[in-house]
Amino acid sequence: MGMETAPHAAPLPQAFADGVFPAGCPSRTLLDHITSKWGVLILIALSEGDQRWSDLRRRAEGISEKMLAQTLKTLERDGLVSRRAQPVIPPRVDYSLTERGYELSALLVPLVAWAFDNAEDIINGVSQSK
Amino acid sequence: MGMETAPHAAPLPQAFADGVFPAGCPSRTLLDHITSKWGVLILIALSEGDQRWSDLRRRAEGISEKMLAQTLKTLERDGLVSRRAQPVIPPRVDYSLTERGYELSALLVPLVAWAFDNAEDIINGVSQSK
DNA sequence: CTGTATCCCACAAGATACTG
DNA sequence: CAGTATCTTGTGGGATACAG
Repeated sequence: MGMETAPHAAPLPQAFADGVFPAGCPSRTLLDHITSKWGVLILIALSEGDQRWSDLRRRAEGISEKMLAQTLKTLERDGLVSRRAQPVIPPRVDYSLTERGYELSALLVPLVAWAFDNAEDIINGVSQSK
Repeated sequence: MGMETAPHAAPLPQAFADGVFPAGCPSRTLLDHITSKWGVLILIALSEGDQRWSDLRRRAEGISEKMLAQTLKTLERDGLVSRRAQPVIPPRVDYSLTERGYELSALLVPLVAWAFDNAEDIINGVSQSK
């Protein structure tokens, strides 16, 4: 009684049982970091293996140095990305996913793949399926 | 030879084979819509079944009317959400996911669940695993 | 109840220059 | 190569008022 739930898959945490996503919930913050303009792209890029700063710059086409630095720092603080600097000249810094970051990327990759598969169709309006 | 790939799962579309995410790629736009501040929350809320405007307002705690309208319109234009207005007074409007939107939500739900499970730990810094 | 229409602004994001 | 430091700007997003 009460809510009739759709015949749907995918269980959400019990915390959302009432269907409300609380404003102050920490997951909002984390989600915002991940889904920031460049967050997803960086995480996905790193899911293919360690990358240097310049690699990431090239792969996330259009990102500015400032945003790359900022995004990496946020993801590092969140324990999703780890940074390994080698004290050589010229400097060499490698970024990689942490355990947690890798776990996350496994969820992100299908999403990006789906977006890619559907994007042209949707954005360029080939055939809006109902 | 060339790239050594990590022993990782998750295949990305061949279009990304060179590892570059092109600036003008339509998937960027779609991804931006989905991962907009309120996009994910609305899609997730709708994954549990049809919702009225006022339901969505309540569930996505903190959303303004402007942003609710804007988010819904974008998602509708992208063919992810459909709107059904009943010509009664007072007005009654139900929103639901399209096929495509439901497909997407199936990928989003695990992500949000993961974020919820890890958020407190990460954001409130209980134990940053390396 | 379900929205529009305005006004406003903080802040995400870009551009450019510079450094160890 | 791998970043910082500044300055600037566009726009995502909020508040409020009003309308069908």
